[in-house]
Amino acid sequence: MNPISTEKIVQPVPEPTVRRMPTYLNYLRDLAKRQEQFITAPTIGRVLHLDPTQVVKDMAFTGVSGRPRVGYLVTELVAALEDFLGYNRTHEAFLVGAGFLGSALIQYQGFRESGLRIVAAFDIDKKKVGIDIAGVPVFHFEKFRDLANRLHISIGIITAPAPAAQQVADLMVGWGIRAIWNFAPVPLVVPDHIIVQDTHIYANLAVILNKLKNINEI
Amino acid sequence: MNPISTEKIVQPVPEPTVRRMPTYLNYLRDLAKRQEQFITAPTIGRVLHLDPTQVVKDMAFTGVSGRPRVGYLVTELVAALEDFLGYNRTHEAFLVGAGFLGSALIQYQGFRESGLRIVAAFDIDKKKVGIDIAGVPVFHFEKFRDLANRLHISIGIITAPAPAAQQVADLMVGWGIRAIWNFAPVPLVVPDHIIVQDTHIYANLAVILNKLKNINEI
DNA sequence: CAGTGTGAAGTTGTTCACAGCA
DNA sequence: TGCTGTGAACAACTTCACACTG
Repeated sequence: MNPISTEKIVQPVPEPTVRRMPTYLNYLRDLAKRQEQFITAPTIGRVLHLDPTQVVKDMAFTGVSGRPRVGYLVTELVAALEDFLGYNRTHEAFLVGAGFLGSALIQYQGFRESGLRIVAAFDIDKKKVGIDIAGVPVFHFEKFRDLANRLHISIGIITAPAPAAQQVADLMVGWGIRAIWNFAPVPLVVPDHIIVQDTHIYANLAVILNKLKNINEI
Repeated sequence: MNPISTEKIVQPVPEPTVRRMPTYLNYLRDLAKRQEQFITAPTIGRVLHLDPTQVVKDMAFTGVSGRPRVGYLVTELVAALEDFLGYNRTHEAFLVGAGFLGSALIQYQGFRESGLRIVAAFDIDKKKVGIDIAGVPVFHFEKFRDLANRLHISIGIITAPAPAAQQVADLMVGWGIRAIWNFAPVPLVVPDHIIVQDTHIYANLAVILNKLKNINEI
């Protein structure tokens, strides 16, 4: 290793760790609200059903270190997690497909406190165009070009029907979006540098039904 | 191993495999609609961005076997996957919390073709009680006891706000529900025999924001 | 040969074991 | 003693290598 380099080696954070971070933050904010000063990894583990060592290792990624016998300072962890998750920056997003799921996402309170701001929604359905959903304007899909061009949006959310999803993704890529949050149940083909996060509600349902079946068979 | 036993040894299907199953089914139904007869694992892999061996191993869990050089029979795979996922049986569910997310889930077309039937919704908000969402009646939460008692529902969906989630879960457990699909961002405490599937929208957002951050830092 | 099927190797994430500390 | 922190053992899943088949 180069001893002259002062760069901190940022080894990638394991994805499961990243996925647990919001849960930690949620719980820790609760503790902060209740004026708790310190929290230990075993306690977090008990509440969130996680192995204590897991919690310790996850916390290490935030850069916060704890005190033996005492635990971690709650406020310090909250701040570190908010920074880690980017909740103190604002991430602007466009949403395409203002159907039930799209509307639900727009109206979802929680996003506001997590730094995600849905700036505008788009749809091809003329009935939806022109209305506001929780203060977010719905434009006709054709406007997407103009607006995406002018504003500099980094996240595109696809809640359009499956057959339209690829087309929407192409447009998003063309207009400089850097990450796509895809709720349509189809795999998207995009250039390598585009981040795609698929969120398939079906996958979770499948897990439930499968477990139910297994229990019935025993 | 006991040679007298005729029971088939059902080794548990890895969860990642279960999660991929709906995606396979989706794609295969598409092929069936387009009258395709055969499909090979490498092709599936190319379309769904999966390793061909992965696909082969996943398909093995459905019980279907393919022909070398030819692939799998599409209709056979579709049927096997529908059976595997329990899409041909009907699973009835109660949903508690008829807010934006709850309404979106109720109105989500896709569930109907996946064997999930949301039979009734419950809310404490008097404004929501009495209305129908896509044909699903919304009752006051107090009715939950009566109805859950009479009908024999196996799945409970929690789309209630976080502070109410545990209380809702307790009620569901008390009235004999066997699996809980939890959308509230809190860990539920339930007896061991209850299946809990947490679906935290935040986790997916966290992954996106984290990847965006990493790219910015490079 | 281009596919299926499967045991072995590799990789990633989790759990264990224990040193260090107050 | 009960915590943090970390290297080692373990488990789960994925990818590789290759025998087998029409």
